[in-house]
Amino acid sequence: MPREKLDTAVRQEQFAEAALNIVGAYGLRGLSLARVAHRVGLVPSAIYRHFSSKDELLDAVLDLIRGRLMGNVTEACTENVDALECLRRLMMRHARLIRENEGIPRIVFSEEIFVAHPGRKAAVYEMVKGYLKRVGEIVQRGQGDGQIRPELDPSTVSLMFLGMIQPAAILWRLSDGGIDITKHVEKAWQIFSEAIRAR
Amino acid sequence: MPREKLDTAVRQEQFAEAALNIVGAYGLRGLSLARVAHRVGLVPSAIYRHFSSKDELLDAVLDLIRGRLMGNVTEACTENVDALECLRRLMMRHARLIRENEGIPRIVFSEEIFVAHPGRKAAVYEMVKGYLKRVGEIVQRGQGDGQIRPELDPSTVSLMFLGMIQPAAILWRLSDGGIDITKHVEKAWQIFSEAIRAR
DNA sequence: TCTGAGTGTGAATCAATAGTCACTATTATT
DNA sequence: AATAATAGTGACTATTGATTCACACTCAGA
Repeated sequence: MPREKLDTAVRQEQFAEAALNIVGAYGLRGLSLARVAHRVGLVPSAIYRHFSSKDELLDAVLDLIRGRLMGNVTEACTENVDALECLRRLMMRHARLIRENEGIPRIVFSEEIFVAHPGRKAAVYEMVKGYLKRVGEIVQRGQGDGQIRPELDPSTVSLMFLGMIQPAAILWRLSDGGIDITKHVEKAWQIFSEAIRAR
Repeated sequence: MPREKLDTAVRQEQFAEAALNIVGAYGLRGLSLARVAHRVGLVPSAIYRHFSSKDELLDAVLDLIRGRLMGNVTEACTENVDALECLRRLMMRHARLIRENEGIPRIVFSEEIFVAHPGRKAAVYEMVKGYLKRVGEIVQRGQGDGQIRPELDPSTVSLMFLGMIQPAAILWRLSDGGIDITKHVEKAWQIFSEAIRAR
């Protein structure tokens, strides 16, 4: 028989994962501890054995998101490929990540979770800045290689990089999967990569 | 002395406007009828004289948003300017609109309001599609004039147009106004307009 | 096998909030 | 001024959801 009592570390991850999925399915409004607990197969009060409050659970969800975002950057850039190819891979990974975890953009963009929580707002800001910084570094590498136009501001380019994916993701969710996010992103990549490629 | 009792039409607009501002300040989570009523200077139950439910109030907020988005397109394209200039103006107006109404992106993106509300989700989808369609028409006009590269898909271009503004707006809100959204948008415009301009 | 720390439960509490209703106040019309 | 229609009020209800707590169970180590 499977263990019925699990370690705090395991439970914390289960709860955080469940919470992220619930936000994806029902929005932050629908994120009740009862639902989270139920999805894990436990009772609401059990959550308090592993988190001291709902806020702490939310912090764990943010950690989960941060890990996945940053993991994507690392994975996209292995197998020493050139900077543009690296950006293209990251774009595809990013699109897939938010396709499979609708909760991520909802949490990062909705801001519900930081009103009256300046610390957490700063944490999310740092997370996004950190991601953009990594993208900017790839751009700089491309500029050093002479592959990307050197006169472009890396931070502008990295924000535009996100802009290639984000509106498509929103439209995709609004349309209940009716539009093809991958197709859009590939077409946008044509225009974007041509715009930043050194000539 | 000012009138103390106002017509339903006036109150409906006041409540919708108040709701939009509250969402901007406190998020959808913080949108309680008590707060809305208080901001208008009335008592919560007074809202039910003008709306039959909170849902109906939300619909009014969506109408407000739709009107402002579409109004921007119209205003940006008066004084018969060429297509690219028209897009640039719209971009600046759009950036200003969401700078001054943080509630707009929060409502359109958060999706809290449509879970279990397929009708409203469809309405928001139509609204966004309608906006993108207008942008796409400007692009087509530019292609007809030979000002914009004819081989580009207008719908891809219009989504990328939104992508120029949206991530910047998010970062701006996350940073509490710490980054200069106008400056970013202008730099992005350099790259974007050059990428779509016919050569 | 015994035991204690850690994990899960269910009932109860407390606060926030949407919505109802009977009543009051204001305004437009006559 | 009288009246009817409409707008506003305050007390109340019902629900939902976070959090607490006393109790019960499980498992690893002695």
